[in-house]
Amino acid sequence: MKRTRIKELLGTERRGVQVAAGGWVRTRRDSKGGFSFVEINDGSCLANLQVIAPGTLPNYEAEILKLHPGASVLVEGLLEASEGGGQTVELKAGTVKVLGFSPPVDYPLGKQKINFERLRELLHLRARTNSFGAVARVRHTLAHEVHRFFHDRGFLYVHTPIITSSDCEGAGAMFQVTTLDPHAPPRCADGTVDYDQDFFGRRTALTVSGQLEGETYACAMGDIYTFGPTFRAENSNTRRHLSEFWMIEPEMAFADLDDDAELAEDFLRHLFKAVLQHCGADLRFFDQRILPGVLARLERLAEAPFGRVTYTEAIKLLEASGKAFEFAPFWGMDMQSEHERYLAEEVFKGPVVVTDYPEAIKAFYMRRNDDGKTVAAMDVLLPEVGEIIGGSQREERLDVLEAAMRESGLNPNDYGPYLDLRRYGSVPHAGFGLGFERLVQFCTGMHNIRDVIPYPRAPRLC
RNA sequence: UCCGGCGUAGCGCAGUGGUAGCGCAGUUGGCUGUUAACCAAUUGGUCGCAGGUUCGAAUCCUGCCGCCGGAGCCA
Repeated sequence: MKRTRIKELLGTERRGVQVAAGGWVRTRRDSKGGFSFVEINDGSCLANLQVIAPGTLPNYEAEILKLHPGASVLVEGLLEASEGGGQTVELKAGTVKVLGFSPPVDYPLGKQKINFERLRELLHLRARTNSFGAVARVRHTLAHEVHRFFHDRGFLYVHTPIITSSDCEGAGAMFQVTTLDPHAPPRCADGTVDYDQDFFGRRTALTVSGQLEGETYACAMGDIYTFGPTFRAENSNTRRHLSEFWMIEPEMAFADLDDDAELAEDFLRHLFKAVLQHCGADLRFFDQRILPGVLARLERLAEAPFGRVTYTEAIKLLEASGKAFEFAPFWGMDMQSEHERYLAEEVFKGPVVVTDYPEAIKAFYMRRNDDGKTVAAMDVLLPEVGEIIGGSQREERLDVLEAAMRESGLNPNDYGPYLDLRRYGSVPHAGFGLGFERLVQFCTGMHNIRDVIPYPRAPRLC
């Protein structure tokens, strides 16, 4: 008999039908009425299925009474209305096949409380907990909706390379990729490592951004996006950073900064609505057990129009606030998270897009504004989390871009393909980057980013 | 990388110079259409590692390792 997922069993109105379910035991409670309650979970939803295992089962004494959390079972029986109060349906077992026992002395995920720090040492088992099961389902839903959003708008999904030889203007320290022997690399005459003899014939590393490659496809296909792993070798140890994370980077040709901000706004609202629609039970769990208020926050932001303000106006608002910031705001500074949160939480009381930052604090490829001081950059700030998206209109004028590169200490000769886009049919274009894990963090209310990716990679953690 | 905190039983924690404790889990028994079940008994510890001070160190000092939080960088 083919098994039915617990999500479907709990959702159906049918009663008295023969079904099969498989899952891992969460708890067992014995009744001296001569039967046991066995709650099983199969990951398809947050809720468990209560199995009634009658004492008349041939393996009741020998096996059922030895079931502990973590054991795997395959149950066939009748789906019936529950006599108890905690659930509407339950499975009255005709057979319970024990696929694998779980010795209670060894199994770390018993019924006792366990914290997230401890679970990070149990990455292979933590998906069996309510919290990480719920995170996995929300993460999946968000990933799926990222693709749906862009596909429905005619954006092309572009797979940019993981291994690269281009250094994206120091978006972060890079992980080197090499097949050379680290103890005895081949040397040039001057003593430096001879990368001509490395696998790719040059020095290579894991990508820190797919943006440059994304731009090349936008300047041929119109509207594109990337969604893939990104690597930063920064020694940053915070609850918001990973060494390996997934980034979403749309890029639009024939688009300016306004188009970019509008896309970012529509994108975030779509994701908030979608996760509310598809992950209701999981979000209620996060609201009750992880971060009270996270559900209402999502509901609010799914409808809220985004505020819009220029950097220059934002600084004036901060200066006029009279608030005692740890760092006093002034024009030209890179805003601190305390400033970003103040703007989103107290001034706009919702998401806000800050545009037109001073060129000195932004990257070389961002388009110079006519005022000679600012660039067409934007950050999307959310209440309580701060920056979630960073983007810009790209500099499409060849001479301006080359000058900006030289000002940043970059050699234009190293960016031939990038400059070719400006030599041959250059077009205004814009895009942004969104860190996927921060999105999952925001939607779930999970405090530490290491708990929203299955296998987190961070300094000294792999 | 900087600042702060923490490291004691399988898990969560108390213990601040004098015989190592509590809760949960586990085990055994009892009870029950139960549901974070409940009641009773019970097993379990080189107090992160290495030095030092002291009659005596989980406790004080030094170093190291690991983890957490905040900051910076960013996404």
